[in-house]
Amino acid sequence: MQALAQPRRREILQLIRNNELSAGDIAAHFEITRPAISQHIKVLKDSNLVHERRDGTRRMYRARPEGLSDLRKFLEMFWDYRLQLLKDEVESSGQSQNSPTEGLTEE
Amino acid sequence: MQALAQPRRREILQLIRNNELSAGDIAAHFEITRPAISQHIKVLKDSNLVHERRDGTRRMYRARPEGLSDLRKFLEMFWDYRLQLLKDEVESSGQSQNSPTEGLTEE
DNA sequence: CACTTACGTAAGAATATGCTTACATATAGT
DNA sequence: ACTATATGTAAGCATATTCTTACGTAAGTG
Repeated sequence: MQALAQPRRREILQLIRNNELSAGDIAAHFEITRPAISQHIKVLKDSNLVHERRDGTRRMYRARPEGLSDLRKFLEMFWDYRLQLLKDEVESSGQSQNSPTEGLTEE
Repeated sequence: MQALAQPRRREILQLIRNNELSAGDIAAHFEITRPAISQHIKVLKDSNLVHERRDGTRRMYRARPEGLSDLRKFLEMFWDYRLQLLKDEVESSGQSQNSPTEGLTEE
């Protein structure tokens, strides 16, 4: 969660969401220096949010969606944002009015 | 997102997830001083994560689940973890993920 | 073995964050 | 109006974070 707090790291994740990019390619998209990017990648790697593959002298990175499961669980546990609705419907096929209308109807 | 980066703020959110508590009640659950709590609440309020209701000299706070929609959108946009979500949570029966949850389905 | 390329790591500076104490404000009761 | 209660705000300190420059390391090329 702390890893995603920094906007720069979210941008990096966007970049390697679908494409697998080298560290240099990633750095080329930003104004900051390559070492700074390396440090951000390290944080993301330690949080299991990116996967590293070595290819010669290069290191290829790609986002790891599974790494977001903690974030997902946080949302599920503390605010059952519409998920509870789905769960109730499938499992009990009935009561799905936990508190869905009290705060979730916006936008 | 930045607001949720701080563990203390997540704890506060847990506390007022279901109960509506006054600022003092919230502060009583932690070791840190009341002003520190006030500052955390301010951050949460600015991020639309809590709702404030004034009651005499007290201010009652409660979590605002819909304030997490940005976080949800982040997850949906950058990794459509919805498939994984459905897989994990609804793996047993036939997926009826079409009608009831407008946010969890294809858009 | 040099030498280059691609990258990470170390050390430190600049800034942001989280906390404290002291003070301000707002409402209720006497 | 005065006092008490509940709470936010200001100023400042201590620590954490993010960046920079300088250096180290590992793999490919002549």
